[in-house]
Amino acid sequence: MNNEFIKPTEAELEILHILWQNGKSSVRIVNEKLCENREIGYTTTLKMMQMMFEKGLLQRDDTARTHIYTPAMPQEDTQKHLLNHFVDSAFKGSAMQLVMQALGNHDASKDELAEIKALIQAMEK
Amino acid sequence: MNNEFIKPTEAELEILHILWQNGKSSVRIVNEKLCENREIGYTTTLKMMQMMFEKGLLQRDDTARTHIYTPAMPQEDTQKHLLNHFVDSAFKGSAMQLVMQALGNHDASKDELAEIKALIQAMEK
DNA sequence: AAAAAAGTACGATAATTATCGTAGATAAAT
DNA sequence: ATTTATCTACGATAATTATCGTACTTTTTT
Repeated sequence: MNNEFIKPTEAELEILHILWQNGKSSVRIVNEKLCENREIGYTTTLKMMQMMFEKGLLQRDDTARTHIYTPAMPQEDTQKHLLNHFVDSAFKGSAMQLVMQALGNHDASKDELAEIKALIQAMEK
Repeated sequence: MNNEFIKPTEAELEILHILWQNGKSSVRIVNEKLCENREIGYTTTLKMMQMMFEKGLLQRDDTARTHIYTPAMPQEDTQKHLLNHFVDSAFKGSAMQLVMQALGNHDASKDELAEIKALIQAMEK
């Protein structure tokens, strides 16, 4: 089994977010989205995505000249792994402490609070 | 104002956790704690802590030959900053999505659930 | 058909991180 | 009083990351 989770860097995560949101894309498309936030050269994005492919973070279809990339893992799975890692390193494994910090420091809508309450109710059983 | 938050690396965070838990400590003490988990040379720890001092992550008392280090920032403040950063980079700013992932993937005790419920009730007003 | 644009591949570089060895000073042990 | 242990300071190195330029190949435009 090849079960190893490869932790994307922050720059890689930006690219993953773009791909999760936009679906399969070429380097050019990704680069354009990235450039909405900050200046970044085309070849920089190209190189990043090539490295991500080699690491196994992305898959690609290279039948056409313009290669088309997709995330190798669904967003939720990646976020789950990242979260586990973060809980361990920043909160020493105490997920509930993290939950409370997050609840305390960020605003939540009525709907969100309701959803969380429902989740807690389900957990209590 | 010098308000800039310096994000500790994972290795640095390990050292911070030791200092938060044990209070002011010398390099030797920290190194011994680190060695409980993995092998790490004394001078490695020394160098790390010196760099952390220069970055402003640690303060130190160097009046005696053996310098004594303390975290420059309380644990909660650091965790809060790290959490904000993490929410942005991994969850695109959606803290509530993170909360639900964390609730879903980690077990919670009755007490913890009660505490979270209380917090939510307070937020609803 | 020539020029311009779009694409990939392949280094090269600078910055950061984690790691440790050696040198030199001071304190402790014999 | 020597030897041994404990410290700090100071490079040095290898690995990783982010960034880009250049070269070379196809397509598209003109």
